[in-house]
Amino acid sequence: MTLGDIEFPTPSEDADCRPVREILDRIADKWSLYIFVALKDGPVRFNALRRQIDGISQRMLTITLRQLERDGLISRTHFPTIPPRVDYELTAVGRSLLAPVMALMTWADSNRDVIEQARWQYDQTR
Amino acid sequence: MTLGDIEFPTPSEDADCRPVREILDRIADKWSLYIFVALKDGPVRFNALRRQIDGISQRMLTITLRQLERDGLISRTHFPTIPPRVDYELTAVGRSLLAPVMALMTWADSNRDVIEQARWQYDQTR
DNA sequence: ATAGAGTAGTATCAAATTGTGACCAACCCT
DNA sequence: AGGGTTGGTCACAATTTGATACTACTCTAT
Repeated sequence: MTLGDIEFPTPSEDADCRPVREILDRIADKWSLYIFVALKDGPVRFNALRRQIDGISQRMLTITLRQLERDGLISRTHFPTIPPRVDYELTAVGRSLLAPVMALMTWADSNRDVIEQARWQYDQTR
Repeated sequence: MTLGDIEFPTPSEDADCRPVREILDRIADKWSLYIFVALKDGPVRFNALRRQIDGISQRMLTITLRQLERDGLISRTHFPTIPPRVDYELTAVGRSLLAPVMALMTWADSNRDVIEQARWQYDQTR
């Protein structure tokens, strides 16, 4: 068997790609993946997410959470206490996305040396 | 078994996350995933990619291809003919990333109705 | 009593990223 | 000779993201 023969699970061939694009553009943006991973073990509060996801601004965290909520991937629970408390949690649909997302994370983790070296080699030849 | 008990493949718990972030930020940008999918069946020429990936600009295609090449995920082959011909192709490492990427695509494809509906519902309540 | 920190945001403006259209050189076809 | 193809690059405009400050309220420490 050559590498070219490997079969991958594919979406139906002639599917209209636009809706898929709209979904992927949400998942594959700068922050969504990290929010996903941060929520994998259960509900997390807003500022806890902010501390956990290094480098995210309050603004982008709010915006990205709203979009994920709109897509039904996470749920937002507001407790009207003082100080306010807002929990974010993966929905059932969101959890079903966790498997492919974690597969991607795992790939990235186990291939970082290879990529690091490829970058170094590329930069040598300019 | 409750949903909370599902175990996902995880990168080593205390791994330094920065290199993983650098890799994911490349994969999870606006165009890389689509380039990946476009190359899944074999080498494709520059302008063929441009036609296949709807909405990408020549500039972003060039930039993204260079970055993927730097990471060793795709290879670039230049044929000095007239008119010039440049083939882009997944490397072995690139192909190993294809499985998780296609899993993501497949998820997006099979969940688009659910997400479409969630969006509609969210927009109703504003 | 008062200063400081924490809560979950919003508003405003600057900085970075991405898109747009023009341009290139070398050829082929009519 | 004019128009089309190839794979780019360049300058500039539009969009997206980031940084900083601000909100209103409470609890804790000085």
